[in-house]
Amino acid sequence: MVHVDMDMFYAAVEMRDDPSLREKAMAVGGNSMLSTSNYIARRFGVRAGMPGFIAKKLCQDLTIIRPHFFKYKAVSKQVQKVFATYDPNFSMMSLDEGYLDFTSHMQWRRESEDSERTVPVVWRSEEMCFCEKYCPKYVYDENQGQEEIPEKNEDISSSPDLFDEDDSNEENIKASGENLPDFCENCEKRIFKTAPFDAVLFGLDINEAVKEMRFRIEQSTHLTASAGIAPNTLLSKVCSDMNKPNGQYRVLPTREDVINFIDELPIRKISGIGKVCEKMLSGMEIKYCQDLFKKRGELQLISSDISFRYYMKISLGIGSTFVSSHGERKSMSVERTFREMTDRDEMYKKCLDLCNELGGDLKRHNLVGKTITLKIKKSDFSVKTKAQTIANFTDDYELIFKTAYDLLETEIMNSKLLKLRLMGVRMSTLQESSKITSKQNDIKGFLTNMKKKVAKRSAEKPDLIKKGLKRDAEKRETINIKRRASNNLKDMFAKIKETRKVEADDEDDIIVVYEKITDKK
Amino acid sequence: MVHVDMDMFYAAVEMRDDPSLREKAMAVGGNSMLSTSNYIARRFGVRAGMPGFIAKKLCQDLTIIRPHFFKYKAVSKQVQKVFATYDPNFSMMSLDEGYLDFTSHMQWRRESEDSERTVPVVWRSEEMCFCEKYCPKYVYDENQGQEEIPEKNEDISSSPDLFDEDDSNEENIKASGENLPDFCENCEKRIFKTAPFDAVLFGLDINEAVKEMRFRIEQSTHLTASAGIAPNTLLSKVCSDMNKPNGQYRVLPTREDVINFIDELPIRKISGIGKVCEKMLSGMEIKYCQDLFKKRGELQLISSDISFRYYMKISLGIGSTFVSSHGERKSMSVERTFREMTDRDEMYKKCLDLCNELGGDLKRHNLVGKTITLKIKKSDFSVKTKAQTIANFTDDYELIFKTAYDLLETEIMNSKLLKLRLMGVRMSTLQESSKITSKQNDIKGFLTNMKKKVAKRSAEKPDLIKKGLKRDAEKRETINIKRRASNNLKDMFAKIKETRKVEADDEDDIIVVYEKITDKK
DNA sequence: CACCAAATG
DNA sequence: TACTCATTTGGTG
DNA sequence: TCTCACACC
DNA sequence: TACTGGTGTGAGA
Ligand SMILES: Nc1ncnc2c1ncn2[C@H]1C[C@H](O)[C@@H](COP(=O)(O)OP(=O)(O)OP(=O)(O)O)O1
Ligand SMILES: Nc1ncnc2c1ncn2[C@H]1C[C@H](O)[C@@H](COP(=O)(O)OP(=O)(O)OP(=O)(O)O)O1
Ligand SMILES: [Mg+2]
Ligand SMILES: [Mg+2]
Ligand SMILES: [Mg+2]
Ligand SMILES: [Mg+2]
Repeated sequence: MVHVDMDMFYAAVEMRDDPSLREKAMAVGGNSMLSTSNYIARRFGVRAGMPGFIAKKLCQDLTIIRPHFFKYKAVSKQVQKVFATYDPNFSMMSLDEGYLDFTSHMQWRRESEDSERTVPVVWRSEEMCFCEKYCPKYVYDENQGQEEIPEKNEDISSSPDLFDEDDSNEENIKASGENLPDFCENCEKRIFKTAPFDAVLFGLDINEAVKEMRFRIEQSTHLTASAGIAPNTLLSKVCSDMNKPNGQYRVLPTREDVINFIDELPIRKISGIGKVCEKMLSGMEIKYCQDLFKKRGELQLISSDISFRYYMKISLGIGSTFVSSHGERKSMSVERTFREMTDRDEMYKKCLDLCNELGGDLKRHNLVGKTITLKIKKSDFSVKTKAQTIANFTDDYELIFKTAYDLLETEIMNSKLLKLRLMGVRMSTLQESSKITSKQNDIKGFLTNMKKKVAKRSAEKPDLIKKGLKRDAEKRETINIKRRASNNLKDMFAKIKETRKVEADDEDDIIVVYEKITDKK
Repeated sequence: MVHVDMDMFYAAVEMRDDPSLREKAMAVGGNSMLSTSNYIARRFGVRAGMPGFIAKKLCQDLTIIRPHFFKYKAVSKQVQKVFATYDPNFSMMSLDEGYLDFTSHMQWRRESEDSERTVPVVWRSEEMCFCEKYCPKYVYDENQGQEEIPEKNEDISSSPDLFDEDDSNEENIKASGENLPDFCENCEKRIFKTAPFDAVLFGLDINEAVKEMRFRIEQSTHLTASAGIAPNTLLSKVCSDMNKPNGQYRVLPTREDVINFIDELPIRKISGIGKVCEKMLSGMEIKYCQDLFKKRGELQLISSDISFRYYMKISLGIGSTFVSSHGERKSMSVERTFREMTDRDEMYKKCLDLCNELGGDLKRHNLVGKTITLKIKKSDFSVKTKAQTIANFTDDYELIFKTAYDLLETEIMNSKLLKLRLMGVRMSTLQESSKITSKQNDIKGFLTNMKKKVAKRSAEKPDLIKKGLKRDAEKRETINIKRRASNNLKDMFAKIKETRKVEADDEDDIIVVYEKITDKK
């Protein structure tokens, strides 16, 4: 199982597209909130989820760039194209990361020709030598990496250490057939040790395969990715972070290696263990994954069944061994933060806008839904959601608003003076809109239309066959006798033990049962 | 515990108010459906819940009277007035029946004077003598029994056997101080053997007390009631039917008597065991209450926990020993049957009418609710309900209709040609309307009003104290650590056994747990 | 919570 | 010709 | 079903 | 000045 995650994704894209940013501390987002930062900024403590103005206190020279989502989506598609060549069933977890199952690729790879593992070089990191002496056939194909990015791309960008020491590829050295120096005596940059010099040959094992994939990604996007290779998703996710940026890490599929890796791993590294959970667990002396197993008694006591299983799986390094393709989407939402709002009508207007947006999104995705959730965040940052499931699937903003309005209304009326900082509307219980026949979803039209139509009562008398006085005899006979008799087999078997016991002492002592049953209403 | 139930209630009222009905087979209801019948009609098999036109086949001479609910309600209030003098906490189960706890009354009764157990005679059944010879002081007080019935009452009616042989009251004979004949030699009717002749003296025991109460009811309403006296509600309910009409029955509060009574009692007599349940149980050889206990093994196997307890209580004659005062109402509904309906708009109109009715009912009862249920019965008598819980409590018919409309719409759209015979609307999740502040429940008004108001954004900047860069440190610190740690004690104790076991073999064999946990996603 | 079947008066 | 109406409860998903 | 808190990107 | 927006999930009622 391989997990791939782009390095400082948004930031990397912005740095790629604006070379002046590359040597600066920078972050992507706004003055209020940052989505990510580059590694220079991270040294100052600037992180995703941090307000920009606070980040600037930590890092005076921080440059903040507004995000360009269309670019990230485009890059993501390029990345996915590469993913697909290694595992057509890859599963994207977000724009910048995904899981791949390399097993079938590795089978193919074992039988592959060198040429099939040779990737042409169409773009070179600035750290690599491409003096004519060592790289006579350098070609830059402008279209190759850019076909899906709908914007000018004026330059090339850096990739720090694609071929660092640990990963140095013996196959390539062999393939080169020459004993070249590591660095160019001219430009002092690293020399490609492959032959032909306009391509890189990768080896047979999975490390090589993953390096090859990452190289392809870099060739295509001019951005670097890191990867984790492990026996399951849980571990590979952690691994992809181990050698960030632009690195990879492998946990071998042996119990030895898994245990060594997991035992000392801080629980917080595991995806799903967040701040709160970490704190709770640290309160019971659990800091590393092995602690989860050591304390399994206490854990089982205080945890739900699901959580306990989850903890145990972590402590044993167990995770999914297959990529579960993302099911259908379960919800779609829009929310917005704004300056403090107290005016009711302004709120309703905002609500309407959100419903409008949401309705558009739904239509665009050919989805309809039944459950509308209104979300509000008060000025004190407290959050409330109020949901309502309506009878009919819809993507119509008027219908959505009809419901959201009611929800908002009750919120407004339940508090003296409502001070809002955010409002959101979500649609869930989704279905593809294709099948739905929502005809007339319009009350007002009906109500005015009513008076005319109702008058003309078409007193048609269709095929009313006399069935006379059946009912009790006929109908109730065929009624399903469900009540007070559970068909549930599970229940049945659960009860058998208890029952047998009761059956044993049959009917000798009424009093016992009399009191056992008692009056519990 | 005493259960009192008026005899053939609606029918008795109608017979009282129209003497010509008294010797006829009659029923109350319509050609489509009867609510009850008198005892003459019952001899022909005419029962409540039977269509009138079928009843007429069984009984050619059946007279069907339309019901007069206001009368029944008025009579019920009179009855309740009597009830209250024996148990102020009496609990009405319907217009014509209720439970009373006589314990405190019996305490009082033990110390009471004869005069306190003497009920003046203001109305006399036709079967009693009121010749001047034996009843010189007869007075008919027109107002006494009628104060709450808002309709002319032109006559007096019959009460078959209030003083039949078994119940004949020795106290009265003693109190009379004379040796009177049983019947009047003049009119041949039974003579009141009390002195003074315009009152009846009742004895000290509970049978007498209940007779007294029933006599008071008859004096007040000119209608007779039957009663059951038993150690609990379950039994007294059955008892009140044993000597119907105008009789009473007692099960003594001894285990002997209870067991004798219950053992041979057909289960169907128990309130709660209906047709279907009877059939199901008869399928496993259960016909009498004692069978429930004999077959408790099988019963536990196939029944839910609740049902099983219920059965066991029946088999042992256990019931509530106190009158639980009716909690608040849980739902309110309107439904109507009509000639087959296929026109959509007509359906919507019907729906609107029902919502209107329901809204009125709610307001009249000062109730608001959140859950609207649409009920439809198709021409094939199949029933569907569709419910929706809205965000705001309401009693407004427009708001109710807004929801009911949607529900109806989906039903209409989900079937090619909907043929309806009934529609109903129900409101549940009720609350007293006093507290609710439902101000502006009006979308249309808002929408038109919107454009003006939204423009003027009042950009007030209130007391925004700088709190700077807290959040993660301050806020999240005080978060409740609920997730993945269940506080539920039941859960905890349930798990302790299992846990201890796991704890015992501590951490010697990872594999066992490894496989025990496995991959169950 | 939504839905249905059963039960009662 | 024609098979009610109001309300609660339990079971299931 | 509704609501909340938590988690991740 | 200023603390996101989109999505999923587990628990509890
Ligand atoms: N808290 C957040 N709010 C909004 N967007 C975020 C947030 N965290 C991450 N993102 C966006 C921006 C990131 O570039 C992108 C991918 O996230 P992620 O892979 O976790 O970090 P990253 O790619 O920026 O750095 P890294 O090199 O650590 O992977 O998702
Ligand atoms: N199936 C029904 N549908 C509508 N109304 C009913 C139905 N059953 C009973 N009622 C009404 C009419 C009854 O007079 C009243 C009281 O019911 P109930 O006490 O069971 O019968 P009853 O009082 O008519 O005769 P009884 O003498 O057996 O008590 O409730
Ligand atoms: Mg990343
Ligand atoms: Mg990522
Ligand atoms: Mg009755
Ligand atoms: Mg009754």
